[in-house]
Amino acid sequence: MRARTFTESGRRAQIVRAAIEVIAEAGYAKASFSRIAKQAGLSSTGMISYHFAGKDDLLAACVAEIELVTGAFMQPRIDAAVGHVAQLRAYVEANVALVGEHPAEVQALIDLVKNAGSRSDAVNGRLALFEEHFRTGQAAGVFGAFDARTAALSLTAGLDAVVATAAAAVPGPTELARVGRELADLYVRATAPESAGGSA
Amino acid sequence: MRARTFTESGRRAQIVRAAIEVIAEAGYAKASFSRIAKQAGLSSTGMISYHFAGKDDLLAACVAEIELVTGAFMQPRIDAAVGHVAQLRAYVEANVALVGEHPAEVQALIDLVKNAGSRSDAVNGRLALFEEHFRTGQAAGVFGAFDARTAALSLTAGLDAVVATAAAAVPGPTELARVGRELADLYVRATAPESAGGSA
Amino acid sequence: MRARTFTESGRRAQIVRAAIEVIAEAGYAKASFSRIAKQAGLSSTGMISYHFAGKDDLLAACVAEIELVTGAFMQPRIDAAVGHVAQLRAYVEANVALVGEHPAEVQALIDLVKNAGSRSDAVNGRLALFEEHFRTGQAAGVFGAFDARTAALSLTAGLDAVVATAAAAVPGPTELARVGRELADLYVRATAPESAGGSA
Amino acid sequence: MRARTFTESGRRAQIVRAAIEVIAEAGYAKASFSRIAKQAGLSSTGMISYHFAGKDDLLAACVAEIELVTGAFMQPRIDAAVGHVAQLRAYVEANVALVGEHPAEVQALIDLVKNAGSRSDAVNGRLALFEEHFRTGQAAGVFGAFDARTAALSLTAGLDAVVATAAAAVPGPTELARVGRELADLYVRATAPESAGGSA
DNA sequence: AATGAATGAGATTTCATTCAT
DNA sequence: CATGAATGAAATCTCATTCAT
Repeated sequence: MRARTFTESGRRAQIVRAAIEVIAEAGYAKASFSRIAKQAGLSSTGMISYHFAGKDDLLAACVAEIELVTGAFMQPRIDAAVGHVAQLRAYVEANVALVGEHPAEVQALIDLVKNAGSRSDAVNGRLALFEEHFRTGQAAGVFGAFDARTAALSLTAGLDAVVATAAAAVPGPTELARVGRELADLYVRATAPESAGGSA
Repeated sequence: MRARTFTESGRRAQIVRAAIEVIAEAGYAKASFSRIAKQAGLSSTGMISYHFAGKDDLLAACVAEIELVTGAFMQPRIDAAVGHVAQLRAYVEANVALVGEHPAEVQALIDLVKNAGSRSDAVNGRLALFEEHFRTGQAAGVFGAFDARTAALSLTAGLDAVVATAAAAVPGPTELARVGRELADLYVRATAPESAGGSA
Repeated sequence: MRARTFTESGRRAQIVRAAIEVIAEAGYAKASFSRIAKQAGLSSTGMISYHFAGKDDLLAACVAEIELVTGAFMQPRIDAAVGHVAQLRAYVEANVALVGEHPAEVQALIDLVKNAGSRSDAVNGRLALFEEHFRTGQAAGVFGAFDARTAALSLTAGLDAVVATAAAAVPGPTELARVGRELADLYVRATAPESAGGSA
Repeated sequence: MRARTFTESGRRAQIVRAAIEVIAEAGYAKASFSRIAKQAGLSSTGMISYHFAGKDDLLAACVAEIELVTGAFMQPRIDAAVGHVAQLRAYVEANVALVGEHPAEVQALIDLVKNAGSRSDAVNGRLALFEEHFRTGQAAGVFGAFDARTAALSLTAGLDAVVATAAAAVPGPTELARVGRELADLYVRATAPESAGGSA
C-alpha cells in the first residue's frame, strides 16, 4: 500500500551504487553478481536477483542513476550557453570537467555504453540529440553542410574516448580544463561553416 | 618447400578465421572456445588449446591476421596520397571503404580493440601514429596548433565508431564512399590551420 | 542459539565426510570434486566450490576434521601414560588401535599427509612433537643418545606405514592390539639408553 | 631381424631418463606425458605412447631403471657385510649414502613407491626381503623375537622417509654419513635380542 | 524483505591416447 | 621410427538464477 520510493527501499540504491563502483574499478566484464554483492556488503547474490529482474535490469538502473548524477552536473552548464556553437562547446567542456567530479560514474558509464552497444537508449539518445543539434544549427547557418549523422557518431565517440582516458588517470583541474577546451576547439572547427575568406 | 607463415598449419588459420567470425557475429564477450570450436567444425575445445597457448594467444593471432588483411587494403591507398592532409583523408576514406571489403574483420578488430583497451599494441600503435602524423604536419605548417594527443585520441575513436556502425549494417559502395568523404572532410576541417581571413 | 563450529552448516560437514570417504576408498589422486559430489549426493560440483574456497580449502577442512576425531580418541590414552617411555608406547598403541575405530579417517589422513608433503602443518607438527619428546626424554635420561630428528622422522613414517597397512585391511581387535604392542616394543627398544649390563 | 637392446632403440632409455628427472623435480602428480616429452626434447607425446603401452608401463620402466642404478651402488656394500646385523646396517647406510650419488633417482623412486602403493613389486619385494632377513636372523639368534612383518614394514618406511628428506636438500657427505650411522644404530637397537642383563 | 543454499550450464585447461602420414 | 594433429573425457571454478525458509 505504501508508495515505492524511486530506488525502492534503499537496497536497490545500495546495489546500484556498488555495481557502479565495481564496473568503474574492475570493468564491465568482471562485474559479476558475486563481486557486486561483496562490494555492497551483501552476503548473497540472491538479494540482487530479488531486487532486479536480471542483469540487464541492474545495468539499466546503473545507467539511469549515472545519468541522473551527470545530468545534474552538465545540464546547467549547457543551458547557460547561448547559441548552437556555444552549447556544443559547453557540452564538451562540461563532459570533460565531469571527470574531475565523478570519475567512477564516468568510467562506469562509458564501459556500460561500450558493452551495451547500440541497444542502449542512453547511447541512441545522446546520438539523436547531437544529430538534431547539428541539423538545427545547420538550418540556422552556424554549422557547415556536413552529414549530421556521421558527425554526431564520430564526435560523441571521440568525446567518450577522451573522457575515458582522462578518467583512467584523472589529471588536475587545470589540465582537465585545457583538454576540454582543446577538444571543444577541435569540434567547433570541424563543424564550422566554410569561412567567407577561407582557404580554397 | 615454402616456409611456414605465422598463422599457417591449416588448423591454426582455420581457428583464427572461425574466431574472427564469431567475434564479428556474437561479440567479444560471447566468443568462447566452445563457440569458436563449433564455428570451426571442431569436436572439442581441446583442439584450440592445443594450437594456442591460451585465449590471449588466440586473440593476438586474430589481431595479427586482421591487421595483415586490412593493411594490405589500406596501405597502398595511404601511400598513394601526398602530403599530411591528403594522407589523413586517405586513411579515413580507406578505413571506411574497408568495411565494404572485409566487414567481419573490421567489426571483429574494433571489438577486440575495445576490450583489449590500452594494453593492446594495435591501439597504442595507431594512436602514436596519428599523434606523430599531426605533430610533423604541424611543424610543416599544414595543421593547426591543436593538442596532437587529444586530437589523435578523439579522431581515431570517432573513426572506429563510424566504421563499426557501417560494419553492423553494410551500406552500398556509393553510400560508403560518401560517408568516408564526409568523415574525412570533418577531420580535415578540424585539423586545418586558422585560415587567413578566418572567422572573427 | 548455539554457535557454529568449524565444519558445521550441515552441507559443509557432509561434503567433508564425503571427501574423507572418497580419499579413503579411492585415494588422494582420484578424489576429484565430481567423485566427492557424487558421494555426497550432490547434483553438481558447483556446490563444493560454493562451500569451499578451493580444493586446498576442502582438504584442509578434511585434515582438521580428522584430527578432531582422532585427537578425541588418542589424546586421553596418551595423557593417561606417565613418563616419556610410557607415553611413546601409548601414542603408538593408540594410533594403531585407532584403525579399529576410524579406519576411513586414518587411511584418508595418511594419504593426505603423504601428498601434502612437508607443506602440511599436521606433518610438521607431529614431527616436531616427537623430536621434542625425544629431546626432553634424553635430558631426563630415559632415552639414549640418538639423533632426535632422524629418529622422529623415521619412527613417525614407520608408524604411518603400519597404520596404513592395517587400515587397508582392518584385522580384528586382538590382532590390532598385538601389532600395536609389537611396534611400540620396537620403538621402545630403538630409543632405549644403553643398558648397564648390555650386550657387548 | 636385429636383436632389441635392453632399452629398445635408445629412445626408450631417453624417455625413461626424462621421466625420472621430471618426477624428481616436479613430483609424481605433475609427471604428465607433456612434461616428460618436453624434458626429453620430444615434440609430441605420441612418441611416448608409441614406445610404452601406457603410463603404468613407463613408470614400471622407470622403477626398473632406478633399481638398476641403485642396486649397482648398494649391492656391493651390502654383500661386503658379514652377518645379519652388519648387513642390516650396511643396507641402511648404503641407502642413505646413495642420496649423495643419485639424488634424482632416489627422490623419484620414493615418489613412485608412495604412489604405486602396495601394487608395486618393488615395494613388496623389498618388504619381503626385509621380513625374510629378520626371520633368518631371528632363527640365528642375532635378532630379537619381534614380529618380523611389522618391523619390516615400519623400518623400510622409516628409511624411505629419512632418505626422502635428505634427497630434498642434499647435505654434505659427512652429515649424510652421520645420519646413515644414526639410523642404522636406531634399527640395530630396535632389532637387537634382549640383552643378558636386560632392562631394569 | 531477506538469507543462504542449491542448481545446471558453461568457462578454460590438461590429460592420455590414437591415427594418418 | 617419428611426427603432429585430433579426440573426448575430466579437471576446477564461476556464473546467473531459483527456491525454501
